[in-house]
Amino acid sequence: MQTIFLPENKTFDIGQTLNCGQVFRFHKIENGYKVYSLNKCAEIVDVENGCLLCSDDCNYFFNYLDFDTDYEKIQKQCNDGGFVSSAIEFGRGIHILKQDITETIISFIISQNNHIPRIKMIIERICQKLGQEMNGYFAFPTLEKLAGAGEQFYSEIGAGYRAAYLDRVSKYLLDVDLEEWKKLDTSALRAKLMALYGVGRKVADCILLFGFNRFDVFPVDTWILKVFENEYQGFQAEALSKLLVKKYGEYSGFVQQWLFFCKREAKNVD
DNA sequence: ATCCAGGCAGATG
DNA sequence: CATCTGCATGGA
Repeated sequence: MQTIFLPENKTFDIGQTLNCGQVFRFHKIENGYKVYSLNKCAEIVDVENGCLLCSDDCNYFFNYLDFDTDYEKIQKQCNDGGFVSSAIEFGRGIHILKQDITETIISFIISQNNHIPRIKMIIERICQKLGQEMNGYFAFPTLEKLAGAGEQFYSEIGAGYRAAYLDRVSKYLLDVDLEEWKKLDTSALRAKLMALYGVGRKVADCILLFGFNRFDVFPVDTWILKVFENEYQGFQAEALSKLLVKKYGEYSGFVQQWLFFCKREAKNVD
């Protein structure tokens, strides 16, 4: 077990980063959070003048938590003196995580038309039943395990109508070279993702943003629709997403996260 | 109890 | 092209 001290940083807050809807495998502990990614886990605990990162693989989580990006610069570029600025002020500590692509694809297929607590529960059951047992938790399963489980398995753990999606996509991904997909531009990559059974525009955009770290995407869900229901009345999710990408360009993903967090946090206190 | 949740596929105008 | 409907499950 290693420990790294991360000095206080106005543009990083572990609670905000985990609660802005981009990740599902984490839980609160005293003074911080425990977070899981693939077959690794870490504790991030607030201390005086910063926080401690404790893990068997600190390098992995240092990268995962995206400490190399200059968020202060991004936030400055995005200030509009209006509601985006307010959202930035509220969610100043959000980092966009560098998550595993397969884990992101599976997680966001489960996310559709679902409540966040239930999404977490379904993913946790998948890990418990198919993932390797680690020291005190279960790893996210390998693609081979996911593909071998069968539709019936996904039904039994409560995935509902998404069971067929999970079965078919996990089998399909066995023959996909994600390293090749990484080379594609955003719209070509979105087309690849939307060709997956159960992946539409919104889920594809989440995978692009959270898995492939493409920031020229603006996932529009029910919360974002609420944010813009007055400004852009009557827009469908996909049309609104395209409009917002035009407006916010290469910063779309960041703006989306600040607005989502702000809107959702106003109602929910986790 | 009814509505809804980080929507999507398939069918129908 | 746009709009409509069914979908599994459980929390609010």
